[in-house]
Amino acid sequence: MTNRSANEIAIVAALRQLRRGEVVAYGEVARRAGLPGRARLVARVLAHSPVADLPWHRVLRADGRIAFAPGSEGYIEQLRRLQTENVTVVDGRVRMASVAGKLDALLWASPPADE
DNA sequence: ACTCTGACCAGCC
DNA sequence: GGGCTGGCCAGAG
Repeated sequence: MTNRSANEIAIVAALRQLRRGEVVAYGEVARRAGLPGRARLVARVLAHSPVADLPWHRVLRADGRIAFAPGSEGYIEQLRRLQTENVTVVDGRVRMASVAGKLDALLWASPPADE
């Protein structure tokens, strides 16, 4: 097999592990996929992966900001999806550290149906 | 083969 | 918090 497809498969697998309300950085997805340091590859996969049902909106930059340019289509869509999952987004950014704390609320809240 | 360009990141200042 | 730098690697021209 080619490295390319192997990497993509690993990344897609890691992405599919993301549950509703769980947000991670590109770099973390890469690490989970066994590809430390390949954050950019994750971005590429999200951008053009043939797999349609990837939770791309749960992936943020390392600083918790949405990767898209503020106001852009993707930005707005991602923001909307995150809010749908009860993820707090302030000024285009998610407080990664407080996400864990939010798990409590998420567990007690009545979330929309999940996969 | 080479240069540019990224839905990026960590380290430094 | 913000700006720079170097590193990363796969497409596109």
